[in-house]
Amino acid sequence: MRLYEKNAPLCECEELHSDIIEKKREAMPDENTLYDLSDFFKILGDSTRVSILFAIDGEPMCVCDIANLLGMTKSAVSHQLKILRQSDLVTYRKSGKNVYYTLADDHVRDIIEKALEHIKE
Amino acid sequence: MRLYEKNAPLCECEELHSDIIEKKREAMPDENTLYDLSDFFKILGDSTRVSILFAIDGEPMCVCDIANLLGMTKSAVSHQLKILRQSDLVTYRKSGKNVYYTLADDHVRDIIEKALEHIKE
DNA sequence: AAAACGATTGAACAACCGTTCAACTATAAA
DNA sequence: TTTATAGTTGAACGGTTGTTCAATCGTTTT
Repeated sequence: MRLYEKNAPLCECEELHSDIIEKKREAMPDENTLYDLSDFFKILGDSTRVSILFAIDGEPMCVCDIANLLGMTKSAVSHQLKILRQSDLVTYRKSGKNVYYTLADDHVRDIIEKALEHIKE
Repeated sequence: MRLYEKNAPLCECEELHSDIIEKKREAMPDENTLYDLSDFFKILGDSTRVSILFAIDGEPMCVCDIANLLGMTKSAVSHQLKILRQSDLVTYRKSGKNVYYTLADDHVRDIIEKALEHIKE
């Protein structure tokens, strides 16, 4: 998808506010930034993944325990953990046959906290 | 989907850490909260919608100008604006044939700002 | 070495979602 | 009132995505 390009095909409107559009265009973030941003939110836009993040906050949990806590199969949980791993939102530590996951850093917790405040209004 | 229910079907694992699971279960947020939270992030999990939010930040913009700025059709923009309206993330004001949209409040801006910090690492 | 178990993976299927297209509404101009 | 323009809407299409299922990997235990 092309985002706010200067030579993008114009819509058929006639009364355009070109000055405003130009001002806005300069204020817009880099195109890749917008993709990174929405990709990040996309990760959090799934109740299973958000649940996992809450579950492994603080004390680490192994895949099996997460699956039990959430009432899901290990496979489904593992698939989501892979996505969270690839986004660097979680870290893991192997211990025998188990793999223990926990939050990668506090940034995510902060963002979720802010979003929770927004929701409760 | 059933989320972390007490009598949810267990996975086939044998060595369960029941005490940890119970402790975690009590710390988990309400099930509806998790859905609201992921639904909120789902809204932000689309580059078009995030772009629109950046565009209408500060000075309001009409649908046609947004469409031109983003290089999209009015229809596509309007569809996304409807979703943003339904989520109370934007407000609008009619003026003649135009409809001017802007951010509903500063909460969203804060959350996006925090997410931007997280990404730039 | 073989069996058992926790975890991962890939394919497949269904459900979801964003854009397009065409039709429609509403406001303004002629 | 007729015409033009900004915006909205519903259906449809194609792409994406989450779960299931079966197979596999890695570690531990016997």
